[in-house]
Amino acid sequence: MRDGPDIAQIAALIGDPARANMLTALMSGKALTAGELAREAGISPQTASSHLKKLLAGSLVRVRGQGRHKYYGLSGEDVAHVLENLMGLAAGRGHLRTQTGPKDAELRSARVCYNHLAGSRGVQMFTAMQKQGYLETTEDAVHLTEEGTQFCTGFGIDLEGLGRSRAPLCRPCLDWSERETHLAGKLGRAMLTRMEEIGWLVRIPDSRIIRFTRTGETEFDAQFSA
Amino acid sequence: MRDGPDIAQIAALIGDPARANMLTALMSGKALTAGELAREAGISPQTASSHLKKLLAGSLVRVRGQGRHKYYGLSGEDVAHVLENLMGLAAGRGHLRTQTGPKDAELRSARVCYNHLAGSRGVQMFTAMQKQGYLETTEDAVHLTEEGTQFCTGFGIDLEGLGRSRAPLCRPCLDWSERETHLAGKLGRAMLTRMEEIGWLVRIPDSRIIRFTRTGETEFDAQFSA
DNA sequence: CGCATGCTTCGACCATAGTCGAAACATAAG
DNA sequence: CTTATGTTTCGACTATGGTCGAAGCATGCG
Repeated sequence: MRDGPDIAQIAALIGDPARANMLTALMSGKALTAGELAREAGISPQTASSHLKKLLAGSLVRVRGQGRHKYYGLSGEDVAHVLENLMGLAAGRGHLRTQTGPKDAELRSARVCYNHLAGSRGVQMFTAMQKQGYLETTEDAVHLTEEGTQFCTGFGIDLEGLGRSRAPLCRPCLDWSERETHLAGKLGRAMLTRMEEIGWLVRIPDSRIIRFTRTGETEFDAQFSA
Repeated sequence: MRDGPDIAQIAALIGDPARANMLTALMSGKALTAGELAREAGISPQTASSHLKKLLAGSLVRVRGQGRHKYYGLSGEDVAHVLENLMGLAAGRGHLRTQTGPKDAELRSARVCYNHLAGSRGVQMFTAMQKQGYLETTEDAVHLTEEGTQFCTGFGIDLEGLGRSRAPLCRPCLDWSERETHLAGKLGRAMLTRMEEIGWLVRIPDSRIIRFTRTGETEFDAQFSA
């Protein structure tokens, strides 16, 4: 057959445990240095270097040198999207639930997915914004309505500034734990950043977990009631 | 970190060239025997057997014994979805376009994606059905409208019979060549089957290519004009 | 019942690639 | 310049796993 593009190459790239751990770590959206990634994956810096070289060659990550550090990040949202999908598959098929610790529950509630809000909180926000007429979904694209624009501006988001780059403003992203859609794209990132700014939530270091503050939780629920 | 489900296991499963070829072959939606899959992948039956065992263990495929044959198929639409996504990534990042032969052009025009219509033709149908008010898209789900129900019935599709199983009637599927949505789900499959029945198109054996007939092309364009 | 066909198991072979120690290179700081 | 830190290259080791030949089951056919 030999049809279509070469799936195996990319899948094999993701298929190594060390590399998978690195990519998962990068799902937070934060760029990490080679050394940090090595620690994340539990391997020596030399080995990490070799893995990162391969990920670069496969265009799954992108790198920016800064001083004597090298900051690695996912090369695009499409990569994050595929990773999230793979997690969904793995969650469904993984016969052996490794461990359903407290960390797991927190992850399912609210976590970072390539710099935007995911988990049940993320889905809650998306459906609420849709119900309130802020978002309009057509085919697989999502658009911000007029009311939505006003809302975001009132929420403290500089839509003008976001409009510059040609990356999509809104993008749907399938949540692996909820199996529903949450908001990705530039707006998704901006919303998370803003909510962090105004003290609704904090990111737990060295993990993808997001923890809402007391007031943040009530205000979030008030704003995005289901 | 050790966050979330084990991506690496599943990705590694897809990451072997032989297995990737098998899975790609199964994307046609037709169940294939172990021997056919071995030939698809260009390996011996023994090797294929070992691979299929692993794919089964990972719940990526499902099997049904029939006489001395064993028919293998993808275990679900979610698997097909991930594979299609991976193809999208590979197509975008694959620096070396293996060969852009005539087969490639036909694949991009119309092909089978887990038993439904994909490629530019598939996208054409989806957008047309949407524009005509047959389909309504909300978040990441797709619903058939009242008009759509009438249309499908008139087209010769037994919606009653489809309604039985609990699999979703309509599902959006991101096309790797067009990077737009086309129609998957039970209705997607029924539409393709119906179009084959009434002679609009034929499937090219041993490939995912779909070829429209003379009349099929004109009638399809008339029905689903962009 | 024998024979053919399709699939699987076992065993052995081999290549690929992940791993780290040692050392080189690059950048920053003192 | 010297020293320290972060990253990469090189080389060698090792293990995992893909591969097939030979043999063993299972099913269908004459």
